[in-house]
Amino acid sequence: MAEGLNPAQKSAVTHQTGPLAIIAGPGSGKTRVMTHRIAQLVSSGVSPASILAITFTNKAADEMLRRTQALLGAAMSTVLPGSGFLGPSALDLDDETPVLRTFHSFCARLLRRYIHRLEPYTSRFSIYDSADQLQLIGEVLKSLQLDRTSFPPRATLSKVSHWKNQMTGPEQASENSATFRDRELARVYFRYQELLEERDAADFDDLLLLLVRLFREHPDVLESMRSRFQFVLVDEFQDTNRPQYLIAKLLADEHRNLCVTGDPDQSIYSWRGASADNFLRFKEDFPEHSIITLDQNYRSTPQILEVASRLAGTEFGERKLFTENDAGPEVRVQQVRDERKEAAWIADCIESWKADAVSASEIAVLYRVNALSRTFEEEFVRRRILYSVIGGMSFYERKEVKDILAYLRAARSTKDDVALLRIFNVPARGIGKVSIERFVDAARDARRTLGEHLRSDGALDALRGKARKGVEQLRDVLAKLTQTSANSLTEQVELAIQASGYLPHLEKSEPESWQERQRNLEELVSAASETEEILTSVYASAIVDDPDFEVTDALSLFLERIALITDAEMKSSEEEQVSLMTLHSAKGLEYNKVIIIGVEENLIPHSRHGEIEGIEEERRLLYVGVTRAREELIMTHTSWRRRFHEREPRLPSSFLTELEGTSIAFERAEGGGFSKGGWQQDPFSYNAENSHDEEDGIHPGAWIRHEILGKGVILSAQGHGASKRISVRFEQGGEKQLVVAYAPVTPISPPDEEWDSS
DNA sequence: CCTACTTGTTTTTTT
DNA sequence: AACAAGTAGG
Repeated sequence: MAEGLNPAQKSAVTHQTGPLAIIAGPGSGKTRVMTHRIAQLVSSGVSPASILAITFTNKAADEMLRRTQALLGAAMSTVLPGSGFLGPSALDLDDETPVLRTFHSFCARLLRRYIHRLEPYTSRFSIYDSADQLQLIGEVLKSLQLDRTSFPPRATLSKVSHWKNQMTGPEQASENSATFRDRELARVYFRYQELLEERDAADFDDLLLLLVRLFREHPDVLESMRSRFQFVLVDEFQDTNRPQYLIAKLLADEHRNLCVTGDPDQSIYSWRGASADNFLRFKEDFPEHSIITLDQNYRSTPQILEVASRLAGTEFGERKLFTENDAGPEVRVQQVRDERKEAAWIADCIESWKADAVSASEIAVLYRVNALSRTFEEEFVRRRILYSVIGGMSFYERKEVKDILAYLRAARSTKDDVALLRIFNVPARGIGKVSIERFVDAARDARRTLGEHLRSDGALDALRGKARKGVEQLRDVLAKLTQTSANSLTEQVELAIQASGYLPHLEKSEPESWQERQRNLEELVSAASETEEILTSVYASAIVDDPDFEVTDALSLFLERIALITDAEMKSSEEEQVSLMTLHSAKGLEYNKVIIIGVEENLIPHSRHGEIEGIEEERRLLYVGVTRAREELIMTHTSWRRRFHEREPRLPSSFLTELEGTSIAFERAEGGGFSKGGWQQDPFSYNAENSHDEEDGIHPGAWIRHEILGKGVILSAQGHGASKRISVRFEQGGEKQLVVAYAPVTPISPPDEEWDSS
């Protein structure tokens, strides 16, 4: 089981019992070690079912299961191949297979079974996704009469979520709040939580918190989990937050067989409450632990690692990556004019790679924000380059899909008011804002949820005319769906589409896109039938017979998967397509060719980076991106980028400046010189030759001409040489920060004409 | 009281 | 460009 492993890897694999931390740099064979370790445990006689491995994404869970199975061969039951939508991890609940899940899906499954022990939840509880959460926050803001501009729902939600991740309750949040604003936010938090409970709903954060509560308040449940899972492994440990750590600790407290794997240098989720400090906590709570460090990189070329080390070096210089891999092509940094040129240039690259027989599935385009994918999608469609966007707007976030799912949710639970409100007047049935408000008020007076009120006798009293008819209609549709809940899941989905009259509504309200949306609904139906197939397959007994993980019904399983799945695993990975994704979603993946686009100031590092970890987390994020590459790495940045409506001038990322002096090839878009080691020799950097002396005519009060922005006056200057920055007010209007060495600016004599007032 | 149109805001990252 | 909230007609 330990063949082909280096000594450090070998000792991690053969470590039998007791706490173990594996600090694994990028490309050091971490997944290999984890899978070998699981396989090793099994072959030494440990029952697979007593192994719990927690991964960061469903995709990683599936990958790990696949690889473990390859190692164990017949020792484990075979997994239905290509189970697509559900993924193998849905099937991991029999005796022969270790349990491989994300924290969230592990919690969701356990809660489905045990949540009735926690007041006031029931086993039919709903899982609220971020859209649902936002909706709920909106309701809270309204009921507390807080103005949406001073309390932006998104920011409010993230504050609430932050508190929850810190395991700070609403009361405590209020006590700890120093400012009026924070106290108001704590009130929002309080009400938000109250509403969730009223509606029998848990948001993503609650899944974790409720499981902690369950373990603490019901020792018998914890006890049964402890004896069931004798070995606990947690991957990407640097990105676990407090409740997640607690869950792992509670499970492993007694038998001490906790193995955590991660890399503090790749911690990129502090904004979600994650902290590499959990390594410290682990060391304290498990003082008898062993630590194994994996630092030989098997993935990347020395050139790529040079860039990675330089990026990491400024912060954690102590740990260097090394490799015995052969040299590869040089890392390139390409400047282009704007995002369209960027997309075209990269499409060229991809086409020439493909001509060299590079598989498209070995190419990834990474970016800081999802919005950047759009231009590339357009270009790739035009050039017929097959691609798949990972993350971003997922299938289940589409309006039409969410609408139909809302029908199912509202029919299933009389408490899921977010779902009910979503479809109250969709399709339009003459129930306007005022009528809805009346209905909501009446329900509140009757101390019922909207769903309960709708089904009660006096529901229609407050309404007349069209609105009354509409509500009646809605009630009948839902009643129809509820009555037939004995039907198969697929039939329920089909019925929801039918009974709601959704298709005609689509055709009318979406003249542009109704056909595509209709196809999406067809896909939803087939996803439902796929879920069902798996439930009725030979594996059903494995899922249903396991009392700890019993699935109450197909619809619950369906909704759970939909809420927790990322669309990554829906895509057939067999096809040859270029992958597009954010730097965050790229974590844990690797590709032969990696292109990181938009390596620009205010994008990476992002202008709104979190206050807690700040710019260093942005650096680690780029580090993660860079270390995804096996043989070739390209980074691009533009001079202009369109944002919302305007074109904005862009500067190269300050991280690129730090990379000067490495073997990177910096290249300019239009006929520019090709230079090694930096920007200085670039003929387009007008100030290149004299940017190191201060007599360059670039000082406050002086006038400059910018190639694109026109004339402007320098307001202030900071720094020297390559890092000299100026702030300029342009005649065309607007002030801009520029880095002298890179911006196309020339000193000019002050204009004698008057300023144009326009 | 409902619908269609106009106006303002929006994007950081994800389970 | 896409979506929610706000405003005027029916």
